[in-house]
Amino acid sequence: MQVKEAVIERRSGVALWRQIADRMRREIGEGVLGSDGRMPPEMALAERFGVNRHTVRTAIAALVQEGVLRAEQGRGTFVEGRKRLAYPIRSRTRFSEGLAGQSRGLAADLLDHAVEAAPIDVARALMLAPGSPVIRLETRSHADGRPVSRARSWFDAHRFSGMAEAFERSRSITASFRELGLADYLRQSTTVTAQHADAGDLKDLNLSPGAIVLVTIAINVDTDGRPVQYSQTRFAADRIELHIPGAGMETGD
Amino acid sequence: MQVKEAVIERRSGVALWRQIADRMRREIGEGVLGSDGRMPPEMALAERFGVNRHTVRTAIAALVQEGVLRAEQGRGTFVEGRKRLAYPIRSRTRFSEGLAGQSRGLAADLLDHAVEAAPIDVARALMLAPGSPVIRLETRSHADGRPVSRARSWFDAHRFSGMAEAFERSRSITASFRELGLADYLRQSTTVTAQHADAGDLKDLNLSPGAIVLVTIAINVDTDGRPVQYSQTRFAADRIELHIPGAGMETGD
DNA sequence: ACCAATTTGTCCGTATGTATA
DNA sequence: TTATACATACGGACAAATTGG
Repeated sequence: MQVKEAVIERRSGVALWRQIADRMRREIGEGVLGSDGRMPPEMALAERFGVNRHTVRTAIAALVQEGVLRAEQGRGTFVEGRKRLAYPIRSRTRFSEGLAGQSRGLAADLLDHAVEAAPIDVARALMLAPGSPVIRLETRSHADGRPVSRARSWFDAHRFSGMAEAFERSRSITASFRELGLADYLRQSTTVTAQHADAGDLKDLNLSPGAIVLVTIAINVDTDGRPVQYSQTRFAADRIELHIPGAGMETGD
Repeated sequence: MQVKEAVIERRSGVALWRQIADRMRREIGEGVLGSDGRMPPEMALAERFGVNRHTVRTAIAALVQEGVLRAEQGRGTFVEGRKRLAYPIRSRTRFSEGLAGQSRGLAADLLDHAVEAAPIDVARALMLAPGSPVIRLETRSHADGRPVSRARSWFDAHRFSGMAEAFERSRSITASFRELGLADYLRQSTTVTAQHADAGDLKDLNLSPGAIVLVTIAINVDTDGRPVQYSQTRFAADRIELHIPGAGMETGD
């Protein structure tokens, strides 16, 4: 293993400037590059990656566009990005509680909502008959003024009618559940995958092409174990990391 | 939200054929494309993605090279890949147990090992003084004959001397721990992030440039709560999904 | 105020790769 | 296969801004 140096591949179908941008973004995240907040000069980077200075400049321009870097004529290029927020996945997973203390300006907004017939995966997760009416909520969450995730959630339309209106008021799933008579709920299962950002991610999460999203598929249940929410959440992978506290310290298994 | 159709972006720094290949690979994994084992004709794909047939052919050729597709002249293009394996993360997380039943031919091999001075993050995780001697193990795991993950693990060199040799014999962390006198251990914490595959991933996991890896950073502890293993594991995101069983059903929190 | 060194910003021209028709 | 258009990558030159003597 032990990779010594950058490997930038030509005619791989990925432009050099994008490979370099991706690599710099990662190394910045790891603290390998710009740990003092300052990037090496363009010429040094060009030499290191074995490319022309212009190619490095294209990569830097992309990262400036993303908000990762900031370039100042005559001074240098500096790291703008902050460190990743830790999103805890636990028995009582609550969005705002999880990120509280790590960031200011937590906010959520409702992008879209509708009542529809439950698709097969939604019906199975919520233990409803396929085609039963369900409420679909499309929400987006911000931290520090930047979008961090977008979620698509489904609820039994009979049990939780008024969910969309409640969310619009409270901007919180937990508060909406409480308003509709559900005081507590638990995370039953979470599945994590990773994908390239799709067109919706680019738009709603303000990502650049080639960015990565962490996708969680979760089922929440009430205290009787009945499913109350099925959701697919897409996190910007460069702004969020998922943290799973060890069950080992909580339970004897 | 509700993204209707594939959006292939021009001048994004990623060649169209690669965007199409990445998208087809993902949709095949999701069952959206080729769920019956058969791909639509090239002309249909070209129309769907809004590109020339030649561009689709370049994408298909790349996936054939990867082993995802198989093209037969005059008959069509067929899916070779299989569906994503679920890797459970729980109190007693064990690699081979977790994937048992989902795949045949589970195997692990030792890529490299060394005794070194503990870097700061390793020392903190293992609760050792920085610079203390630790054993570093670089391992790789296969399922169904394909590599699915590579891991870099550290162990206290004093407590677990002989770890590398034990692993080389047993090809199992659990068995090696047992051999060295540790009968049981628990997962204390797991952090999940996602990144683009680096040069080592491309080589060891046989990925193509632009592919995504799920990265887990985990700490295992013995039954007294003392850290015994710190590891960074990189999973091929198109072959593995992480599954977190709900603590909600196991504990009252 | 001036100068030299450093670093980013902009412009030119040219060659190659990618995608279409 | 051929032709065309555009994106990508390179090399060089010089301007503009900043820093420190």
